[in-house]
Amino acid sequence: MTTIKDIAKKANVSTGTVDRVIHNRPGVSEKTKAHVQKIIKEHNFQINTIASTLALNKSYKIGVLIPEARAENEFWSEPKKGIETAIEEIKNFKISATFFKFNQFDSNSYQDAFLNLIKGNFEAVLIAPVFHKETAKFIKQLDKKQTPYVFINTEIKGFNALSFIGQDSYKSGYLAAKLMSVMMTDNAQILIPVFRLNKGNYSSINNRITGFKAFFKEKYTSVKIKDLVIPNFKNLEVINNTLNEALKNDIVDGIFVPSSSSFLIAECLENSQLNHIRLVGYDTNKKNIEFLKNDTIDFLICQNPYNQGYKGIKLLSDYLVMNKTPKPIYPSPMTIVTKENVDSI
Amino acid sequence: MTTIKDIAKKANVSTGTVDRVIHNRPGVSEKTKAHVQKIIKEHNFQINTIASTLALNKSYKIGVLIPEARAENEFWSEPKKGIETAIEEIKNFKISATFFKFNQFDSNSYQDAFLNLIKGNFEAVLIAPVFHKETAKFIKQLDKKQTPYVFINTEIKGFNALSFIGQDSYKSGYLAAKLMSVMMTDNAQILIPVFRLNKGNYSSINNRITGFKAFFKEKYTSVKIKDLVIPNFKNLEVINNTLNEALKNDIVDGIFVPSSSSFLIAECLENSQLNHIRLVGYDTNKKNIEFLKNDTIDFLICQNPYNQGYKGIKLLSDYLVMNKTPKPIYPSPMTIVTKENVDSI
DNA sequence: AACAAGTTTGTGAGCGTACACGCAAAATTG
DNA sequence: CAATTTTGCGTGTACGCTCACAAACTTGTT
Repeated sequence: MTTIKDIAKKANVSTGTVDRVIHNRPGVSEKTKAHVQKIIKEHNFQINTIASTLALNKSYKIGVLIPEARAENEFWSEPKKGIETAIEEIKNFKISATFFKFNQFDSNSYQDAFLNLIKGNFEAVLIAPVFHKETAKFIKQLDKKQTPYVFINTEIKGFNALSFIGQDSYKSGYLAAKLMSVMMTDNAQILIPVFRLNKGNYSSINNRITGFKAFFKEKYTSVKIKDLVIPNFKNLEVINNTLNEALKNDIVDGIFVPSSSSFLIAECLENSQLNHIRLVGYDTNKKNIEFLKNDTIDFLICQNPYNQGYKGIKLLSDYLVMNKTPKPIYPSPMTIVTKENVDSI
Repeated sequence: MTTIKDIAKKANVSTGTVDRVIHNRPGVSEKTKAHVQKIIKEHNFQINTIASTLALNKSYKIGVLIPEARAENEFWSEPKKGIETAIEEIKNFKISATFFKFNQFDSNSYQDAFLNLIKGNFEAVLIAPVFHKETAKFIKQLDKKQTPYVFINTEIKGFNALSFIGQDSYKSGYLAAKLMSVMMTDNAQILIPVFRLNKGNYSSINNRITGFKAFFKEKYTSVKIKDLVIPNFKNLEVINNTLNEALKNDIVDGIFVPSSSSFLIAECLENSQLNHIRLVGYDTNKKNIEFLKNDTIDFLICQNPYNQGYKGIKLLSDYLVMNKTPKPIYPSPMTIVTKENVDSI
């Protein structure tokens, strides 16, 4: 292995000078700089990150702003696990993470958490920007401090994020439609129940619906798709009544749930013994998997949330430690989950 | 951060003694050993891998035995890429890989490559044990040398492999059947063409078929499944004729190709304008993707070969550098691939 | 020519760990 | 009880890189 010492000897300079050249530090004449650079190239020298981190003796603190995982929706426990695994892997580089949690249905708690995050003065930041407007409001302060930030899960545009890691919601809706289509026959009827969620999630759920409808408009015009607004998603009875009312009027062959709450619909279908209705939804939370396994849900599309967290941290660590600039977008795979492969995902 | 020095001070011993205790080296009295261990635990001290690797100044050579990627079947280029990425990530730990390639249809080339691998005297080895018998013949020499080895892709049992990384072929066949089933109606006819491959691959292909048939036997007994042996898979005309002959006699609704060569069948279907026949196959090679995108192939099951290579190397590096013993099995996800999600996989 | 000021280059300690070496104290031997 | 061996432990250097500081060399000015 070529070391700085070797390069110094070949170039007839000291290791200090080589170090200055490598890191583009001032105080080197153009002449020797060029000379050293030439020799570095000739020997294909690359710095030993191990020795470098040891010598630097620096520590990096990463701030993480993601929703808290709730009992009824464990989605956000997955990114958290991914983040923790990544941190565990790189803790030798003196990288640590501090979590700032918020309620994903309450924009105020998002703002509070964001402010605390900013106060923390982190070297880098990982954000699930669930709320668009509120993000716009505070993100400037990170820009000002030149703090690099990465977005996961929710894609919002027009910011200086280092990277976005997540799915294209439109495409994932389109995929959901494909899966639904293989189970449908001509003139089938499909229902899309939408819970009244807050605006934050609205955009990606909307995109999924748009993608879903686009597929059928392109390929199977005989299939009819109806929307169904469910006023309250906390109360199973309300869901049950609203759904049954809708199912009374029409013969429904398939239901597409554009959120991670398909288990709520599944439960209603089971109660009304309507399990023959095909069900496609999102995310592999515990309850969804339960209904997937007993054949009430047919397909789930998984966003690989664990990996979003893991990758986000790895990306930032590479950026901080190795100075590697990441790609602007890392699309999360749209993983199709069925009863038969759920255990291997 | 707690360092060896800190521990030494707290324990009133020298860093050398702490080092001896940490690594279980001899020359420490039971009394001081216990004392130091207690303090290590109290402070939750963990060794700094960065500093350790630097001080050790050791280099590790990993031997890799995988099939060469051919133009008509790029499957094995994926694990190779994964391996190369992993090596790139950990090269600072002075870990390097040497490839030994063989023709996956020629057991002699496997044996030659294996012998060269053994000669290489590697610190660890990654193997795609395509040929069972031949593996049994040579693996003992690795056992004798205490060289740790990891298997990827092909699961063969009864060896001392550190880990296996790959799919459960039976389950993946079962999954394929599920996907086929959603596209079938009662009394459908399904064909399973089998190319005359060498014995090495035979076992996993066989398991896929068994899994496939098991699903229908359990769930849809009205569906008929027929096998079709195709004598030569190098000659498209032979395939065409054999297939057309079979399709003449029966009305076939679906074809399950239990190997990565579904593109061959797809091409025949296209030529005979039989694209309405549903097609489920394996692996996302270039040609398969082509036919997936033009709707001739409906579903592919992907083994995530890239990840198998990547994970295999990471595992061995963790084992060598950090002394972490991996799990015996890492099941590769059975990824369902359609036209709509292939670009995000 | 002498000196100040600025520019360029070299030196050496330190990051945390590994391990060879050496020395003292304890244990064994005759 | 002295001579010898064994055991237990401390010291110092090395790994490759960073950075503060010191040293050497330029340049410009009087």
